[in-house]
Amino acid sequence: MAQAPDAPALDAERGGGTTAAPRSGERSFTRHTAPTLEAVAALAGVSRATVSRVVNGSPKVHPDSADAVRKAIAALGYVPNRAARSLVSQQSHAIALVVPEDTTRFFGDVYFASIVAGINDRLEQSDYVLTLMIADHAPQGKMLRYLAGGAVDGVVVVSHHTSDTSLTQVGQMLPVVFGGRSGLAGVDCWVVDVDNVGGAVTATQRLVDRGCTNIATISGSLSMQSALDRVEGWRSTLESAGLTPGPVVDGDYSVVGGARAARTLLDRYPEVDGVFIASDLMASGAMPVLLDRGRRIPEDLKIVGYDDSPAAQTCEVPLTTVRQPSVEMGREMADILLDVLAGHTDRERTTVLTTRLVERESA
Amino acid sequence: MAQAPDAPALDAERGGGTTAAPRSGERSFTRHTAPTLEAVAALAGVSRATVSRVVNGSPKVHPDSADAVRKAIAALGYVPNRAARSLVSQQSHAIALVVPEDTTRFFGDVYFASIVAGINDRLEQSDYVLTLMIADHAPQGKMLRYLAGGAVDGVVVVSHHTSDTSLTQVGQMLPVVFGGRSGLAGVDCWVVDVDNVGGAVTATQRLVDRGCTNIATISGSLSMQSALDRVEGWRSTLESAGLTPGPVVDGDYSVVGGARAARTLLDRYPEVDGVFIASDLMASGAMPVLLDRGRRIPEDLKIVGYDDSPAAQTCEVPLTTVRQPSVEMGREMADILLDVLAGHTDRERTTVLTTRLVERESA
DNA sequence: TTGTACGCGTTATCAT
DNA sequence: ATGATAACGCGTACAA
Repeated sequence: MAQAPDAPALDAERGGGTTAAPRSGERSFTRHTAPTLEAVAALAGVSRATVSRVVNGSPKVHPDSADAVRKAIAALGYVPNRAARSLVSQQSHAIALVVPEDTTRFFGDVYFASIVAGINDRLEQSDYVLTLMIADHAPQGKMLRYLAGGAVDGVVVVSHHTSDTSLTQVGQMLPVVFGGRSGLAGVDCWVVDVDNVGGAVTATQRLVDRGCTNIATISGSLSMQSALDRVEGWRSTLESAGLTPGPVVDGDYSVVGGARAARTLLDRYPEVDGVFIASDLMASGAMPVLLDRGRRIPEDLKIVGYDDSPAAQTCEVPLTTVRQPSVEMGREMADILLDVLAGHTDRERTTVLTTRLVERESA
Repeated sequence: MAQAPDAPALDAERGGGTTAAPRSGERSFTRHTAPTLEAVAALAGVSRATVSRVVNGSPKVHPDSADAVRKAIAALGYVPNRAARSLVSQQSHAIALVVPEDTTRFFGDVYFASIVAGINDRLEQSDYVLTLMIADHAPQGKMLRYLAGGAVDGVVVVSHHTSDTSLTQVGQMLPVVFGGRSGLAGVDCWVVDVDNVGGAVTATQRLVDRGCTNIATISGSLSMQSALDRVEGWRSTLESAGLTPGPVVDGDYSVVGGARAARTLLDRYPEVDGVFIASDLMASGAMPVLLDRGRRIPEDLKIVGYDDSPAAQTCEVPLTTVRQPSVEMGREMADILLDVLAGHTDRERTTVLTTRLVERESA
């Protein structure tokens, strides 16, 4: 079933004569000239059924007919109509990436970018396509209707806040793979997550090992499970080290949030000598503030970030940080979804990816 | 092209009966339970046609029937089937974003991110959805078939290299809006571009005004029209200033390319005292090298970047740069495409957005 | 205002 | 191996 190596000639100039002509010199993009199975069948001198068979690689067709059909397909530049196929097969061969997040946030964070890259990477080896749905509000109206309308066969959700309940509706009609722990109880879905707790433990332990004793954390938005998990890892590490946890300041997973949090932190806890900042983005916002207030890094204050994003390297002081396998995560999510769509619903419901400490100068 | 491992889901394993039962306790996601127009009609006690009318907001329906229908829709949770609707209307209400670019490059560059954000922003106010197609190779095989299969009503292409000719085929069957001058002759399409020449002029003039006399440029990949235009703007400015243009070094629009270009530049043209670097990303790669080799910025060497990306602010020396209205560009492209799809094919074929100099410390 | 009937392009089930 | 033919779910002239 090898596909013809060269791209099909997709000429649209087929004098149909049957229908309306382009108006007033302007080109018309109506696709009513696209060749159909019927046309191919006619040209090849066979029935639609036979054409359909060779298109779908059925083994039971005479080589001669198959050949004639292939010729006709090439000559006409025939391409199966997606809608028609989808209508009867009940499959769209498309999956949606749902991002319940502010647009600028989504595009400003390489964490998301990497995930999409991973998803895209896996999808490229399939014949599925990706539909992007970004909305800071919970799925509703247009988006929900879209997902429910059979336009996609499955959904990948990344970074949804734990409070989004509308996603549970989606989970009931389509297979859903969450990136990051869902935090939603009773939702039938798959989850791929990085070991946030473990990552935070690694980061915090680094601070402890370096001799810090007054350790605080700048956390992500506490409405996200990942933020909660990282705080948890931070706290548990300190406790088992016999240290009293410093304050937890919400930095909202953003640059400005990080800067703000740094100010708050310094005011509330001037004796701080170590900070676990739950994202490099926040760290890049916090560091200037810290430096500005006279803290030398790492001499006076040690910092460990999270993500190993480009920002970690362009900081004034290169950031020691926790590397997440984001691309791998995206790839894994897509892989699971594709597998489920292929009928292998017995895939492990939860996949946890591990993190790794990247040692630089800030701690 | 490599055959997809799980390509055509020729899944003949569709359970024997009409309603394949979920196997071994696993949930089944088959959508055969989704209510149809028929069901709604039955419940509302009207015909399918009437239901269709209220769904599509036809004015000619009796309030009573309309009400009954709406109730039925709500009760059943009816959502129009996308494929069926698309099949008859010949419209998919989806547009594709085609990015003939390396995945990591696409996601690592905020320029692209901003464009997507803009597109998304405009689309949110319509009922169109966005399909993402990223592939470092020219559209072919899967992608071309997808576009030709009626799955989308229009296409937005960003950053295609000028040599991609396969895109012309797309332009023949679907309305296409290019981001960045296409450079393709004879292609019937719309183009939204930033004034690259003008932006480069602004940047270079800044260097001239600051007293630089040995001005070089680190350009983007010369297979891209934008890179060519920026070189052009740089050169013309120098000429009208009576200066002899320094070398043009290709930095490939990437961080490492910028670093490499900086080394080459210093070797070939040590007297350089001003550089127009055609993207902040390249500048962020070049600056460490420049600093490393003992050049003080801006004392010894002045730099002007391009994009005003986050990297411009996190550089060792904050970058004076040229701001592109990227988000606006995406929004405009989407707006044009939507307009064309609505039948207004008389939209201006070329839209040029202007740039603005952001003054910081590097020049 | 409402309903009937046909067609959109494919796939799948029958016969042949 | 091949060809009619019936769905698939919806929009819409046309008729009532």
